[in-house]
Amino acid sequence: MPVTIKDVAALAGVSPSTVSRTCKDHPSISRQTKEKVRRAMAELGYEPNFQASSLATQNSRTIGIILPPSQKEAYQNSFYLEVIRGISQYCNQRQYINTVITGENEEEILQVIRTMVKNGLAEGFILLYSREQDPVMEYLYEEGLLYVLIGKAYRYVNQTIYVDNDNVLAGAEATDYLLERGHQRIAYLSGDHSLLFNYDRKSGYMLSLARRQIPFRPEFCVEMTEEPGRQEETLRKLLSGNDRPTAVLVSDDILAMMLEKVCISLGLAIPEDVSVISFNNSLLAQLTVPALTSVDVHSGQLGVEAAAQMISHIENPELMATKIIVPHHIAERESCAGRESCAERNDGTES
Amino acid sequence: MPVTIKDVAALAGVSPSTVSRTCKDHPSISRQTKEKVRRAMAELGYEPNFQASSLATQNSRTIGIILPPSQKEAYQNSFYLEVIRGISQYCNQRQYINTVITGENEEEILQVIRTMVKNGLAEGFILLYSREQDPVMEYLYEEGLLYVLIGKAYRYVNQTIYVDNDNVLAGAEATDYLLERGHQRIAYLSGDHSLLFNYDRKSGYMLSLARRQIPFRPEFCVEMTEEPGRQEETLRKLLSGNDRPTAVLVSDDILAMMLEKVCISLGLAIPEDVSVISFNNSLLAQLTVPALTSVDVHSGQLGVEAAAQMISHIENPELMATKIIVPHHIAERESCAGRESCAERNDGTES
DNA sequence: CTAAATTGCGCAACCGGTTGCATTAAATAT
DNA sequence: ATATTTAATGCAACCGGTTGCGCAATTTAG
Repeated sequence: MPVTIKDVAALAGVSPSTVSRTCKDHPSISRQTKEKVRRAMAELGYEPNFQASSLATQNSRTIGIILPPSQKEAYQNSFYLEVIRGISQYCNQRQYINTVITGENEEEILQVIRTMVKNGLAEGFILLYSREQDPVMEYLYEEGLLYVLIGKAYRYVNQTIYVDNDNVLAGAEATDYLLERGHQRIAYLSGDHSLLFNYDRKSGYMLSLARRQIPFRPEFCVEMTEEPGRQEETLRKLLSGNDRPTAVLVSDDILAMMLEKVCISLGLAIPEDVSVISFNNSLLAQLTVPALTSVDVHSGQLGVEAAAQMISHIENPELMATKIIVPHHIAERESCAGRESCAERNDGTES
Repeated sequence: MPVTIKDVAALAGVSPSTVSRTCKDHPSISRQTKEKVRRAMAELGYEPNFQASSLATQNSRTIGIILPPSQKEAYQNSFYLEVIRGISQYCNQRQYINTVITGENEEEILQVIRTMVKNGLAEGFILLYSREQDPVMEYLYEEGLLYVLIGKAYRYVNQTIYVDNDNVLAGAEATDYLLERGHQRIAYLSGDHSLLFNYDRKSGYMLSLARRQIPFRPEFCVEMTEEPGRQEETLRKLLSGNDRPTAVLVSDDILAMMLEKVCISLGLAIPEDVSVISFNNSLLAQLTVPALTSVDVHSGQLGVEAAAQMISHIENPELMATKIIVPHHIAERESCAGRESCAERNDGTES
């Protein structure tokens, strides 16, 4: 039923190989013949069969998208959705297939990757996360497979293609933003530092403080690795005492919401008592009260660029491992205030 | 380099066809031969080549996942991520490929679908949304393509496979939940009714009211279709006046957050002045203050079931178009209160 | 005006499984 | 013991493109 290369060949009065070569604009076919063949293709509505060409050329035009391993309900973060949409959009245009890979742990993911590689399914993988000591990335590297990291490489930096924001810069700019508004006691709140963006944003934060010669206070730097139960306690501790931070840089909108929640329970107003700036500029940031000033990392663009890198490396294996930095910008909303109002309130409360 | 069926055949001392038949446990191969072949496969670590078998059998084991058409940043809803994870998980296990399809509008999506079908790429499609008059679904139906709807079918109900919650029941239960707590003036707030789950939840809401003989008040039923600017005004209007609702059933956590925001600006406390119950039980619901009572629709499960239906229909084309109903449950949190406290406050405020 | 170089296209093998049909050996019937 | 089933395996064509190599026709060189 579907129209094959032979049908086109017959109609154009040439051999199948000529049609095939015409498709790829092979130089050894004359202009006139190509025209003729193209007319035939158009007339029949010919589309090359994906499986057949995959088999013959030994490349599957398929990219695996690896989600972070997680239990049932974790990682309900629309960041990943945005990235997937970006990848998908780019792939759809170039006639590439993308397949999402998930698992509850690294072993499950590896299992899937291994069989995909063995039966010649995937040509490369996009890792949607980047963390220290990741067995998945380790495997991809060891096997010499093609992969693109979203986030920064930790090992094999020069042999790894990655797409990232300049999180150090973003962290520094966000901190500057708070400093410019007169804050001095600024805290940094993030998830697991083994996720490298958390670590980088912290570096930016420290850098910014150092530039203004503001001493770094370890107790102001909170890494939320605990089970959900203890998280609230940790935040409470951070925000208590006379000497508490007047502003917090938070590495994710979701965490910022948790922080807001604790602020409310402590009777601290945002931004009057505590200014908050966070990352990702998700829908969340717009919907909280007050709306969050948030660093937009352009997640969709991260996906697009990752897919672009992937495909260009598939098609040009000799290419060097490049690094792509996607810009960011601060979306200003109501969660940050100048230090004056803050000072007033503090004086009032503390005396 | 990779091990093929011929390598296995050679090692086992049989023909390639015997190996092929052994893989599918064909009855006409003797027990002993199968054993022998299986040993050889294990020894060599053989995995059948995906492309080759796709080509020979003319089925691609590939499923398209269609996201709702949307502009750049819309649909930042982790519901879709959850569903994709469910689909992906099931597909990964069965060695199926899933490919995400996105576009800014229906035409873009159709474009992708058309070429996927033409070059024999996708065997079926899972539509992650269901709305009236959807050209995408219309196309799939007209072309006789295999598709599974997440959500309820609007047309071709009996020829359509769909996976859904019982949204009418869920809407009714959620309304009952409010009624049981003494509320009488209950509003319903949702997105576009052309998305059928919004419509169904409304039906449940109306049903529940009717059962208790509470008159349905059209002004309490708000469909948010306006551009973002006017949305706040609409909500303000809903919540103003002596006769305002004391409880709101909201069809999505995101919308509920918008509602919360307006409540705050109007000086209305949740749950004291307004009780809120919403849908999806996303991370949002846990993070708002107060945390939202929300109907969990088990989005991951929706994905798993959709993939299961898809694959079983691919493998058994004669199957009837079944409907799968995934259960829901109400996750109780702090956003709903009994009517007593509500009455008190109202009396205080209104006099 | 013949020999060599070029250009343009087709032949046929190949990618790695799948499957209808023929073939051979063993089992059952006559 | 011979004819007829039945069971188990192999042969070879096929799925739909791809590509090295050869051949013919045309152009350029000698």
